[in-house]
Amino acid sequence: MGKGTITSADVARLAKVSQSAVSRTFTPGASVSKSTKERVLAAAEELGYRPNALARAMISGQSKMIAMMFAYLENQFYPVLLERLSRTLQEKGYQPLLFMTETGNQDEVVRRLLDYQVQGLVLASATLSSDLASRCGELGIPVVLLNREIDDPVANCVASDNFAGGKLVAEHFVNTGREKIAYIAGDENSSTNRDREKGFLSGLSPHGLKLHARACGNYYHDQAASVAASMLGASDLPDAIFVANDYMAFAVIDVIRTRFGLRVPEDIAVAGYDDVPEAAWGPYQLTTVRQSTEAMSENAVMLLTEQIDGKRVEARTIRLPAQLIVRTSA
Amino acid sequence: MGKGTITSADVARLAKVSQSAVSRTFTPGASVSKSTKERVLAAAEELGYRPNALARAMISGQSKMIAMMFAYLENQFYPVLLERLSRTLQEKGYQPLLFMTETGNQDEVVRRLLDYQVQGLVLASATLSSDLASRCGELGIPVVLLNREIDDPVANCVASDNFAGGKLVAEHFVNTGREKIAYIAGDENSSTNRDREKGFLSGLSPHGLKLHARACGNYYHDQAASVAASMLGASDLPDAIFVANDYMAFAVIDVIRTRFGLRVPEDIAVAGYDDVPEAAWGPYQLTTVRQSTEAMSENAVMLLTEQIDGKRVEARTIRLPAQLIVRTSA
DNA sequence: AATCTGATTGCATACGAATGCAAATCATGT
DNA sequence: ACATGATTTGCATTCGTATGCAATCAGATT
Repeated sequence: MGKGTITSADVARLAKVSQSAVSRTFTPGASVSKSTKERVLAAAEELGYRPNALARAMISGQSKMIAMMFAYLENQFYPVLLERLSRTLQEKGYQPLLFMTETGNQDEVVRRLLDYQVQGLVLASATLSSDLASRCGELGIPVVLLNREIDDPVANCVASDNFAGGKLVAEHFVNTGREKIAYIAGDENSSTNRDREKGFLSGLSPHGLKLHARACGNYYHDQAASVAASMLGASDLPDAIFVANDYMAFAVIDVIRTRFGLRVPEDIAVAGYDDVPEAAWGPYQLTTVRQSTEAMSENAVMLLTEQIDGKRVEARTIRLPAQLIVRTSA
Repeated sequence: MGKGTITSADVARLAKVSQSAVSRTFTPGASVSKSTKERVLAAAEELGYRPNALARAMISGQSKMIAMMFAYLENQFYPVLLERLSRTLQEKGYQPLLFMTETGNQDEVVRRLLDYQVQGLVLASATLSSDLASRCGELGIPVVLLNREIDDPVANCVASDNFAGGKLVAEHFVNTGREKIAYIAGDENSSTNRDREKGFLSGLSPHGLKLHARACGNYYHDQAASVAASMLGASDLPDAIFVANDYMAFAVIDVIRTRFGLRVPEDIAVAGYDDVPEAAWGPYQLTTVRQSTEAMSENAVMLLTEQIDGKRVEARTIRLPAQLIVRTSA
């Protein structure tokens, strides 16, 4: 590297101790007397020495690196989650590596991730292929799926209680007198969409209600706009729409107002899911279901570290409570 | 690690060659005959071997890791930039490490970053302390400031031509007949704010115009909303506001409409800076200055790799062209 | 003072791959 | 068949740190 790489041997020489002593000084819980520790720390300070994390990782087998895999960051929920997750990892002494995937390059990404000897993997996009998780799990590296559930025995999952969340929305629609209720789905293969929809339907059925209309926006802003436009082009309009996430809900609201000149919530109520910061903004005031990114991150990291530290082998699924945030869009 | 760590020695044994041969097979440009290479690759495939990037980094001094430092991801420009930057780094064979900083922990973050032997550093938030960049530069690791300029001789910079961008906005306001023109600033210590404002003023002055009002929102959504409210509470209202970035501009538009019942652009024109995806959304239709995250990322990575590969030592500043995107908000 | 116990210390080795060097192999020309 | 040069190969060492082991030391006990 740079000309001046300071090694533990340099510090040892200056402090007149062995290299082992230096190493032990920087290894919590190792056997060093107070006096040598002080000498070493003084010498280290003087030379500006810090242990090389890579060498340390090699010998100890503890790279302290965790991979975070995301597919896209345009949906505002993911940046917020990413930020929280990174901070949580850092606080616990881990270093986050970021891997952005595309549908085509997932194999390549997994390979690279293994190259770097990461100690754990957080898969954080509802649309990521799930056998990817299995493969890593089988290779012995702890995996946690964030905001997604699968019943693979090797994968930990952390998600909000999407079923309960969907149900809350349904009940809110019913309680506020809506009757022609529609759903705009996210990716049909995702557990989030499946559970939110199931919960939603289960909240409608006790009142004898069924979906008045249904379409799929695949969790994309543009697709949501386009299917919403089709839905509103029909003769019999819904009076409420539950959209599978906030990001699409914004598109739906825009279409309702701009393309059809209708009012939210007077003509059509709209609810979303996630409670991204933008949901509280002026023109949207979106009623939605809050997922705490903080709780999700904390729990994900906890599951990982428990497995890394060998406290637990079997995978767990944690379902966090969902909270309905009522604003003016519904 | 996991029980089954496959090493180059294992592959060597199976392929009946030396460990060196295995290493050379995976080192582009090394001296290996075609036949041994094939044998090695076959053996590697059979065992599922991949070179340990950490060991490789240690001996070669090439960790192939680049640190990306961000302060916050709520301003939608940063996630987009982060995503592009990560992808560009990956494509060029580098692995991005993400460091989220807070004002308090920047020293700590720099230390950790050095621990991991990163080969370069991208500093990507206008509000990050600039001596941080200097310190890293002095330690011999290439640094590039993204979306920010300083005149430190060790730091590369990549930014859009903020001066030109600000000027474009001013000219657009003037050309559309605005006369009482206000500015809402971002962080006063940031180069982006300084240059955008200078450019803006330089676009006004030839027409005998000066700022009708000015306030500072520090690049925060909430602060922008609150200073906009004060500005609009005055008796003599502006008829156009240039807001230093889109993220704040959204807040300003919301305040104009919701709190004061005024129309955009009829009563007050609003322009932003960045062209984040949300700028194109229905209720905003924000006129703004586009910064190409793609061009910024490409150039940042280019500057870094040039220095890493030793092709260049002195730091450079790249200023990318700014493009005015006219929508309906101004 | 002699012995024992527990805490410190240094030595030597290991982690996994890259690389300078010299030996071995190959291809080529005579 | 032999000499020459060009490749290919393996050996041994290296990167910077952690750690088992044996040696040393300090302190307590009799």
